[in-house]
Amino acid sequence: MDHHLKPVKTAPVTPKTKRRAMPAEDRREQLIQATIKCIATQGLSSTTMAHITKEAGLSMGIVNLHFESKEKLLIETLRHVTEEYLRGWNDIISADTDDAAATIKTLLEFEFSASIVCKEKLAVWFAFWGEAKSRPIYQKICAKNDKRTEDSLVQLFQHFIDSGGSSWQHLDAELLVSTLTALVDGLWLDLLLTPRQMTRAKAREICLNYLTSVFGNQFQ
Amino acid sequence: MDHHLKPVKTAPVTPKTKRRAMPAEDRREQLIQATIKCIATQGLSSTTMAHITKEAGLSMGIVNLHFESKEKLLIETLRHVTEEYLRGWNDIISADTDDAAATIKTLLEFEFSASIVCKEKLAVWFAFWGEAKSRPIYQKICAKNDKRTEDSLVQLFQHFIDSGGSSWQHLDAELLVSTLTALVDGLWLDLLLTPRQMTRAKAREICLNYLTSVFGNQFQ
Amino acid sequence: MDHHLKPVKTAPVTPKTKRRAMPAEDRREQLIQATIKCIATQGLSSTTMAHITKEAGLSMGIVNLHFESKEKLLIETLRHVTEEYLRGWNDIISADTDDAAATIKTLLEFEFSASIVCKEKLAVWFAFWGEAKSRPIYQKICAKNDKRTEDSLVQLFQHFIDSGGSSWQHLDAELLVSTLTALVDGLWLDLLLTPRQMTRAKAREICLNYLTSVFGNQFQ
Amino acid sequence: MDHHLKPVKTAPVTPKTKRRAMPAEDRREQLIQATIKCIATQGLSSTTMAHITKEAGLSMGIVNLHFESKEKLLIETLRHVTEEYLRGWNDIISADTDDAAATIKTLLEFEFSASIVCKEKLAVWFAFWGEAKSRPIYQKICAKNDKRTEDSLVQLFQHFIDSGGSSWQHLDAELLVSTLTALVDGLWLDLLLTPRQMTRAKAREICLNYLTSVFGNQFQ
DNA sequence: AATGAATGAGGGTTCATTCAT
DNA sequence: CATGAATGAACCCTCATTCAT
Repeated sequence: MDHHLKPVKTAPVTPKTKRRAMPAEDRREQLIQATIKCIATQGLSSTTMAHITKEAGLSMGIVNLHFESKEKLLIETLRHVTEEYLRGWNDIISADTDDAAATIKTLLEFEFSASIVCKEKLAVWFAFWGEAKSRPIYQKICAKNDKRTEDSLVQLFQHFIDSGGSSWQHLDAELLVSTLTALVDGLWLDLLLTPRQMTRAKAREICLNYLTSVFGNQFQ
Repeated sequence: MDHHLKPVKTAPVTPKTKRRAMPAEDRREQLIQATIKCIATQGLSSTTMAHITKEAGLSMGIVNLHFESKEKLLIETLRHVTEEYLRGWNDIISADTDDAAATIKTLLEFEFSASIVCKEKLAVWFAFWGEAKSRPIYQKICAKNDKRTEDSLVQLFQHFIDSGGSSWQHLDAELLVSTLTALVDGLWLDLLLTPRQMTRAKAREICLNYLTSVFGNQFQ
Repeated sequence: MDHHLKPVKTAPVTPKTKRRAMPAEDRREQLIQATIKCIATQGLSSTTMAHITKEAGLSMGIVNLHFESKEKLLIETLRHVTEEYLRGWNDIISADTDDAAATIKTLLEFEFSASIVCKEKLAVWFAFWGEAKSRPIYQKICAKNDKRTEDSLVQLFQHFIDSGGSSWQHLDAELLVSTLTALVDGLWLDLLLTPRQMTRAKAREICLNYLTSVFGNQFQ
Repeated sequence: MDHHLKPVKTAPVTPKTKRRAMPAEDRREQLIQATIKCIATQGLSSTTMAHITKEAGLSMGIVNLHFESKEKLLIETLRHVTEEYLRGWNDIISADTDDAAATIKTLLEFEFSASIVCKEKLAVWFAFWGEAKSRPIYQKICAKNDKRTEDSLVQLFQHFIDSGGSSWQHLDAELLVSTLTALVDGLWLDLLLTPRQMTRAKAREICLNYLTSVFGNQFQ
């Protein structure tokens, strides 16, 4: 169940060489990418095995061969997107720096970067969120994700508050993080539902503006 | 209009249950409520006609009698929830008062009131949002709703800013509203996905806290 | 293309019977034959997908796999019977001979041959004729057929008339053909409706008798 | 089960007077007329109870009240058309005359009269013939009809032959009648399927032309 | 490992029939 | 008698899954 990032195959590829490092893993990746594309294009409920395999340029039976069932493929797709997000996040958090403000800004850049909030990924997020209420497994995958990012973000803000002297000591890091997290989620929703009115740049600006209203010009 | 070839039905029908005619509008309402419950319980994609009609205690054919198709029932259900929300909102906005701050506070109360963010309604919102990307009709119903509320909220905030003298004149009402709207949406998502960690009271507090960080203690 | 909301199918499928892949064209032929049999046995309006596939010894989904819809299968069935008829007719017409009388006699043999007016084919013809009035596509398929056969038959009779010297010059080939064609159709109807009283041999005799009343003993 | 001809009601009629001679019989007639219209307009297989009752301007339940079932209504409709035809036929046959030729001509007039071969009646005939093979009851009603007319027609022709002296004694009245009957049926089919090319006048001409080829100018 | 024709349970929809009004 | 809202069996069609090739 290793999900390290690999060169993505989107076109039908038919390698003829016998010794392939991880052909099975490549197929899985290929199918997950096709699934993401289908969900983004036609919605979760209209995404069929036939669509997915056609998009991947493969045969119908391949999914059950590599994922056992459609349900498992969907779960792996959600997990894939989730872990990709988490990995990017962790790369930023774990970067060795003492400048909390800079890290926070970098995180915001990341949250609204093209690779994360591209319409395909967004569509996947919301498709699964829409079903999460009635599918505990989806909820679990998303929640675990949230929990981890939120915890590290609280630490980060606490560092920042502590570094600011007495002026911010009255601030509640957890409250701030809850607010910022909700704000980001809400902006993602806007990016998905009304892409004409909400852009990634504007979303970032709104977040920075919020931080400014709390911390002053530290984030400009 | 339909010219598909249909077999002659000769089988006798012997319903065993009692039937009682009801005003069409009542039946529609009854079916919409059953639909909401089903979506909340099992998710949009698992909601079948059989489930809905069983939930309503009626027979399978009734939906097509009153809504023509499942798709139309779903649309009407979304519209129902949307309009119920909009009606509550308008009642508050159009209440005759000069106290913009009070109106804003009332709106926040409303946004997180039990009747609006009960888990059933939330599930419906997000279920449809998850499909909105690939179903223009859903997007349209939701977008129309957003546009109207946002416009009146901007006016409201502008009034409030203007009433506050020079201290807030630098504030951008539209930016504020975009932020607050996104915040509310994000908090709704939290209420749906992690009801254990996010409560309606906490959500309201987060919003007020945000307003406080912008306007100071005007909303406490 | 289809955007109806569909529930996720999670139920496992465990087919109990053996399956054997066949060339698509063979399957189509097999299904068309089953359709003909069903129409003959139970009538067009009682012919269901379940009946057809059971008759063919196949599963329900196979029709939509090979014909897209029931309607298309029915159309192809009509076309099949029609073209089979037309092919036989053309074989006779295009056979290299100058003896128009012999060709006409051969055509009559053909019109009432067992392979054409077997009760199954007749049932198919009349089943579709009965629906033709309200289904332009059926009418079109039948009409095209009629037009072609009628034209070549007129030519044939004209040759025959011309070859007979002055005695038949007053005859109207088109009128003759209209008469003969209607006669054949009417006899087919008798063969279908009252097979006890009308036989293929008798039908042929009636036609020859008609030709005799026009041309004298040329056809005996 | 009296089927005497009555003033036909085609528009929704709501009599307010209490004492009606045969209101039930009127309703039956009204429904049968609506059924004929529906079959002619949309074909037998697309004719639903809802269509019929709407066409009649009555309520859905009325058919089962007066005919017990749809099937019975269809049978009565076929019987109605059949008996109307038979009645017209008998009126001609039983008219007191010794001029067989004149009677035969009158019968041909009748066979292609507007009231008999109007497209609505034709559609009904062929609709039922198309189903006759698999519905013995339809076949029975049609066959009974045929039998009766055929017998009296044979007698008629026999009279005519006998009246002609020795020149026609070699003619077989039964064969003639079989031919003429089939011819008429075939022409009806043409009138139904290709009304553009076949007219009532032309059909009559074809029949007369046939009789001429047998009997010479006796029918001109 | 890969294919895709075949399967069949389950979906939405239709419509003859019923029965409370 | 008459109505038409309600019923539910049976229809056609979809699509996740299987397995002979």
